[in-house]
Amino acid sequence: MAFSNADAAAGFDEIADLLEVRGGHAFRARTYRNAARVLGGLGREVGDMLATGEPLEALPGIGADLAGKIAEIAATGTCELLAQLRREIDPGVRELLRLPAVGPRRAQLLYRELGVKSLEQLRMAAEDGRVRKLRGFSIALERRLLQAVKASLKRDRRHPLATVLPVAQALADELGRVPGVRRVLAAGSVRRMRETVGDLDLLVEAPPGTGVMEHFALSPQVTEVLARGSTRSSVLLAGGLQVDLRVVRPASFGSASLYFTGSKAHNIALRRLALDAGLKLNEYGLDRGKRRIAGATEESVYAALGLAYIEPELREDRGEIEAARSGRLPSLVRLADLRGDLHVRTRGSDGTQTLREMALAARRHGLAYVAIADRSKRPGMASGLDAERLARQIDEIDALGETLDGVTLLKGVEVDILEDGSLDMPDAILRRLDLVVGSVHQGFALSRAKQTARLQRAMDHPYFSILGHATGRLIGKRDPIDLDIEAVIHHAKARGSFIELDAQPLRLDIDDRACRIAKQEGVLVSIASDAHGPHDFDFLRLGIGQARRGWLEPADILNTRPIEEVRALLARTMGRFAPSSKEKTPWTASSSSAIRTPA
DNA sequence: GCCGTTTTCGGCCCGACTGTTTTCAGTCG
Repeated sequence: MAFSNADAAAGFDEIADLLEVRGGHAFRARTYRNAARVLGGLGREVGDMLATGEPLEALPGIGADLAGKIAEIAATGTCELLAQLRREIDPGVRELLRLPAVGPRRAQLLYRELGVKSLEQLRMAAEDGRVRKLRGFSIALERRLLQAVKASLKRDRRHPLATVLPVAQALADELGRVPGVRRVLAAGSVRRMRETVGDLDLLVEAPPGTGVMEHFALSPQVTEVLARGSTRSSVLLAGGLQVDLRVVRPASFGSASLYFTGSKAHNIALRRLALDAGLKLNEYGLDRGKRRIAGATEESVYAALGLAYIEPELREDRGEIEAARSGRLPSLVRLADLRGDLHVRTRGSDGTQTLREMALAARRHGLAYVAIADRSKRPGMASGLDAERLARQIDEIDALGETLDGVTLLKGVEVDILEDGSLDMPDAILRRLDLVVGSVHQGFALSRAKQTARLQRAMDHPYFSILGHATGRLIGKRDPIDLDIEAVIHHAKARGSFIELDAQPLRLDIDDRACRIAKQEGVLVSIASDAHGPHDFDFLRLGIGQARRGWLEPADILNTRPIEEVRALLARTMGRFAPSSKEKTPWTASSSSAIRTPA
């Protein structure tokens, strides 16, 4: 049975929820919550640690007891404590905790007093007027819960980063025009470039009494004001996005930026560090006793805590604080470091522009080279290249001249990795290219072992440069394929292949965690726009965000390198062990059989 | 349940907002 960190993390999160609802175990619950977070953010599999006998107690927040429970979950899929809690409290009660204004206390009351253990039962109880009679409840709260139940049934909790960024920009611009406002910062997970965003957090620097709260609440996009105070307000936008606004004075802008940027885990770690040093950190500043020693800038707070400045994308309590203390923080890659893009499309498949137009669009985005990698055609697909059309495109690029008005074109293709790991394009044509991107576009449901082997076999192909969007996920729409990503990246290292970070807004594939594994393994990452049109090069910004979250530096990226170096690196992936005419590898046979000749 | 330059017990991040148990618990970020 496949066991992953996520399984143990999910178990611990459920234990924490149920302990909170049961009551009287606040700190114990927090321990499980913390352990779940540690497991979720770990750059390696605890299953491997168990297999090699490495002590799990070495992990932060994991002691002997939790180590035992992880082993128990790995072996049996659950643990005795969880089973016992599930017998005591219906697991459905957890649903209630997801509602705004419902925490452990209220969930417990609803469950114990009214027997409510699902959203549907809460709806009925609220409509019957039974909820308002509970201690600490009211008619107003009952009404609010009823609304929340109805809304939660049709609303996604998290929004893709790409859809929130423009909203954040528009709101920030609007608030920036309010008289008295000096600065607006989109903080929170948007600033940390998390792939999805729960709430949008805006921080405004303004003296008291500027009327910015009134302006905010009356903004045309706002459909509901959830809370409104003098320094803090929350509203709901038409699209269902919650926006929290905080107003602070200049002297506190740095500490408030830290607080509002998060992550929560990072903040807790910083505050703990402050406590250890006899200091107190909150959103107003860093204090020693009654004396303020830092707060106007984030740098001042970090410095006073003995830390180098930590970039927002790193603030997840995944080792960045230790790195900042010992001067080992990475110098993160920036958008301007990218010199090329190794995966763009044209009208040759499902793109909208010609070769020349895409090349020039790339140049306008400051890129010096661009690889054309149209999709190969598989049965039932309307557009896509077969061998014949790919051959024509190669001739076309040659005729156009590889260097076109200061931008170099590379010849590539994005082939399908078929279920047996073979590629759907004959070697005879692949060998004429500068690079081959191989990706999974069907067969998403294979087992973990089969998917892993499939991708590893694809990388064994003599013409295979870059593994495209490895997990195939579409954020919020399609789950990633079940995959041992560590094993795949390890194999890429052994084969000399590269891994793509496809920067399409819903892909962002590989994700930040896998980026970090690639860095540890020493596998270069290709940050690719997968552009279908001239404006899609803007997606690179999203890819850079994920790469930074994965601790990547310019040297960890394939396409930060000059064209000569990239050519040389790619050349090594092309025709690595091309078979002689006598010894046919299975791949020759397999890819031949996979060729779909046009009717 | 974890953890340790105030250590093996007694802490565990900190403050705003809401509603009402009118002095603070519950929730949230």
